[in-house]
Amino acid sequence: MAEVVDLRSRAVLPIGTVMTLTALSARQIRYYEKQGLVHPQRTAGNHRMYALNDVDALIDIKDQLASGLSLDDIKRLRKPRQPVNETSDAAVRQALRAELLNQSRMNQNPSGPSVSQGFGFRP
Amino acid sequence: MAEVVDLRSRAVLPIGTVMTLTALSARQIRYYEKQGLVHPQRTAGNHRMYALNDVDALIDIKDQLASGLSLDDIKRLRKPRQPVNETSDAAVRQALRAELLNQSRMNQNPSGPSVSQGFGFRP
DNA sequence: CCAATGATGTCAGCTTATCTGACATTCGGG
DNA sequence: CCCGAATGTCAGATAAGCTGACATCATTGG
Repeated sequence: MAEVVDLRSRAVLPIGTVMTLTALSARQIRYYEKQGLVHPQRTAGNHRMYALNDVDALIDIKDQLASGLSLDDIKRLRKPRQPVNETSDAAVRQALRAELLNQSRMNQNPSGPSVSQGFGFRP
Repeated sequence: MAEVVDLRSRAVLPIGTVMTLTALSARQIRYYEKQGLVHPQRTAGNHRMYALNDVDALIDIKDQLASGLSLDDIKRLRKPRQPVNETSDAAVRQALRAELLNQSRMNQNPSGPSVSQGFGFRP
């Protein structure tokens, strides 16, 4: 009984909800959008509306940022145009750097698992 | 990996979204709430926030209303305190009436299947 | 038949949520 | 030291939501 539209891809969440679900600020969410990392729909009144998939994507972005990657890095990882081209060495170094950083500074990262399976977390 | 809180029961949807998801008016949704049939949470700013479970409940209510039941009938069906007590005959007549009505006037009911399935897992 | 009731529409006045754009801040690396 | 990336914050404007009241329209019990 497949639904007409899968709920996971249906834009039903306002930015306020996404803020609490991702623990990101509205500023951050909008900024990531400007960087082309998420593409929320808009209501007739121009308000952003997100799907669960967007929430997952944002959580991934957050994790990747926390692991030391830059938004540009993440952008590239999202679009595997070609596996990696000329400037690969730079990218590799980036990744390595991220790896190292991730190891050494396992800082405060209360961001739970992806919302996908069961949405939230929170006692 | 059960989540602390299942997405299905997490209040993340504003009433506008619920309106489109259920094809009910805000007036109807709020009225059903006043009748004790749904219990949305509230934001700090007093805005209602619904969970997917609420959406399903509302769709059920809509179907039952369309089948001829009254909100009071639906209320009783929700709380099977005791199967049926003193005033059962009245309830029975209600049910019968609903049955008949349901048969005769299979009117317009474009409400798709429950939204339930399709939100919480990935294809 | 008629008044009472249930379900819904609609409007007004108000508060909250979100939007955009601009300026400020912080921090790491060349 | 300066620059750019990422984020905070504030102001002014619009959309979205809230409550309460009055209107409408069937149904139904008397």
